[in-house]
Amino acid sequence: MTAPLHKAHPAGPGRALPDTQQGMRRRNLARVMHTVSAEGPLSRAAVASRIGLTRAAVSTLVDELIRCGLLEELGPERPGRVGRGRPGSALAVSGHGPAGIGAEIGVDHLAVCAVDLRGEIRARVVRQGTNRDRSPEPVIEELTGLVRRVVAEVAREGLWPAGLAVAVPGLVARDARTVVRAPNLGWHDTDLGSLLPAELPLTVDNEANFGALAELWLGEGTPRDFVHVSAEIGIGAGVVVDGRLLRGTRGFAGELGHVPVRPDGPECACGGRGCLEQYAGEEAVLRAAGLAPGEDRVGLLAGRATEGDEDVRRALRDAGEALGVALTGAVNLLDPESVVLGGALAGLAPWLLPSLRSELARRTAGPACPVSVSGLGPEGPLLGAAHWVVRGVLDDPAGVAEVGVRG
Amino acid sequence: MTAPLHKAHPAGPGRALPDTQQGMRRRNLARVMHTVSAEGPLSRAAVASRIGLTRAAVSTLVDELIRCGLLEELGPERPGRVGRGRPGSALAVSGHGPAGIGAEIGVDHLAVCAVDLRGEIRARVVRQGTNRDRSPEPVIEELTGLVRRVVAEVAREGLWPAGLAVAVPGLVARDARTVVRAPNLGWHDTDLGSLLPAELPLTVDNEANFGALAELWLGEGTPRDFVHVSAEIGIGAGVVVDGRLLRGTRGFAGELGHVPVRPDGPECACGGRGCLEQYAGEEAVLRAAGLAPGEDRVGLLAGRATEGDEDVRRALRDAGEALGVALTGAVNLLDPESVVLGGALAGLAPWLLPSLRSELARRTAGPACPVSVSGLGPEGPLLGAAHWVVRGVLDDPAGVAEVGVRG
DNA sequence: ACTATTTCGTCATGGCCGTTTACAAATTAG
DNA sequence: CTAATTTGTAAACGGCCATGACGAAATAGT
Repeated sequence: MTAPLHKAHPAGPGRALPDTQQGMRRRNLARVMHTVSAEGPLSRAAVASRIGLTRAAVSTLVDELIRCGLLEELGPERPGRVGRGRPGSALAVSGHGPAGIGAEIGVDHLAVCAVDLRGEIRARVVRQGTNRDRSPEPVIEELTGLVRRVVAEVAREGLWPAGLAVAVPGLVARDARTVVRAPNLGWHDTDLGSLLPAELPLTVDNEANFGALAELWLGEGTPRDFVHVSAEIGIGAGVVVDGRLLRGTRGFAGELGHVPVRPDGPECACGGRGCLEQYAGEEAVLRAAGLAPGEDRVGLLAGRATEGDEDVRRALRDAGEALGVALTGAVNLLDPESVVLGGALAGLAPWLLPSLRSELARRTAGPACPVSVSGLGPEGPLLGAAHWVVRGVLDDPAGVAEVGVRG
Repeated sequence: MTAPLHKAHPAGPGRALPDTQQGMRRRNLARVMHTVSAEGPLSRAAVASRIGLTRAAVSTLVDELIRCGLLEELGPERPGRVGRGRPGSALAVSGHGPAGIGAEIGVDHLAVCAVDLRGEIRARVVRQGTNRDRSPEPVIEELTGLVRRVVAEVAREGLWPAGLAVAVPGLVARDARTVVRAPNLGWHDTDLGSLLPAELPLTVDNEANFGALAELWLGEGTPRDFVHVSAEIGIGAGVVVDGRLLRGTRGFAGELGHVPVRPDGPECACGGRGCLEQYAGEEAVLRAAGLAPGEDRVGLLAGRATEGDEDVRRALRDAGEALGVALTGAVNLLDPESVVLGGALAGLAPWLLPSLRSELARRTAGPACPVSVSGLGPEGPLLGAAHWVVRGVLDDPAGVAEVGVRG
């Protein structure tokens, strides 16, 4: 009798961890870090009023964070003090503590960078050259070399790596280690965790996802609910809901490229017909524009379009229209605050946007969802990866401090 | 210098509330309630081991919950004790404390029910009769009468109402009070909060959303990531991500009915062309089947299909195909663990499913997303609404106890 | 039947953590 | 130069969970 009528729901209220006093302290440490990180140099009193704790409590939290090297005292707060009382002592996130290492495996390049807690890029290495159809081992080996170089470089400035995040052009399993399918690299079911050095906590994710996160964290005026569309070769989207990335059960969410645009359209490699990629994918656009694939395909398209090449412009207009149809579906389903075009699409936006926007507006009752262009350029995914690690530190300073005190 | 390089993110780590000891206590009270609710009668020791606190701590939490009338002691735990030691005292959620009042404004009926913390339906009233194009005031007045009757009925059993949740067939703003657009009722921008009695905390939401929540909370084997598709007159979907309902910026998420299926298809009231509703909406299906709209349209379709009416079967097959196309888009975007057909679609599933499934499978690389049929019947949204209130109590027992001690 | 063992619920104690209260230090307004 | 204001810290306080011990209630083994 009185059998379980409500099903268990693991998420429950708050987190699944026992809500003990230590957990409380950890969360408050995180709140201090986030506040200082987000709102620049701040006095203890300012932090206290922002997070709703007392000055006394914040004092002890700050002391602990300073001892761990995550926060720094800049000295008496000079700038813009208007009030009358004693000036506070400015606190800032440390520029000599942990660093996030971001890496990107592109079809045509490898890149690694290091970002400190302040969000500053402290080192960056890029190696040009195609990785198409190279087997994973040599690529990862090369990447490992670049990572070591970057780590060594920032170590000279007193930074130590808190983790490594790798952006790949393909689907990544929810374990955040295994590349399930990366068509343009020719990789499938590859466990990068076993190939990369185990010293650093590793996160692997789709480049579209990291691009979306970069937009969320670094974009100007980006809301907490948006769809970030990017294209390298395929078309991927990062869906951000309430400030959190939507991953899906298997980690495959955001596959905008295979949303059906015309159910009876041309066949697609995915098995479907008339997928968005058949209209707005790089290959399809090049073909429609009468161009051959080669190096710097996006630059080529942009160049020709600027020169006034009608074939290219028409191809891009049609691609924008197809994007508009697919995004209408996405907008109806998700009701985001905006759609952001990033990656290669950002560079082609001038020719894509008009048809995309009009298609979206035409199909929407009421005000259409605004479409904007990312200002982050092609480095979005790389920055997103590095910042992923940084966010991890901000989200649980106590966790890394354990490891990092003697880093 | 050192300007805010990271943007503020209000969600931050955990909630925005200050993480004080009182908050910790409140969350632990909630954890106890959830655990007992989800896993039936449990001893204090069993609860303690499940939520990771000590027996002593749980004892005090339980005492407090019993004093508030939210938990009941059933006496020595008899059933299935296998171990050797002293038997525990079984705890169960109270059947005499707060109750959730759920209401549904359908096109053809009004319904109100009361559900206790155990999930048991303790009272229910239904009034048949169309509400199409009736103005809001008399409808809400009638609904208020039904609510009062239900509240009075359960009050005789010692239950007091903890809140009221109303399911409506239309779009609801994020304030959870205002019906922005309900085409089948002819309502727009109607603030139900000002029409309903203010005594009870009110939540208004789309019936598709409440249907999805009912599926999440009550469905057998329903995962934490799924898309729940339902149709009354329009086609709506409730998207559940990680056990949480996706609402969208304006609260309009899940508008599956206006996902484009054929970009050049027939015009739709939304301004678009070839929306799903033009192929799988009730009106469209009836027309395709050569039937006139009237009472119990779903029953009519199901009856004719069972009898073997080829026109009706074809119409449903085509509708299933269109649903398959639209859902392919949704599945690619969201990567849910499953798709669940509810509401009117559940009754028509035998004829919709084959074409829907094959379309979805054909367009998917790898294993297709499984499609199942809800077992909740047409009462899903009503139950979801009532349980919404119940969940609110479980999520913050301290909050309602303040109000309810002398309820 | 009796004892040893196991498990449950509770109580007293202790430690952790944010709050409250008080105060010295540092700056501005007049 | 004084009054007012604000900051940061220290001491006392109170709430909350952990720890450890204990009596109670059942079972297993002899």
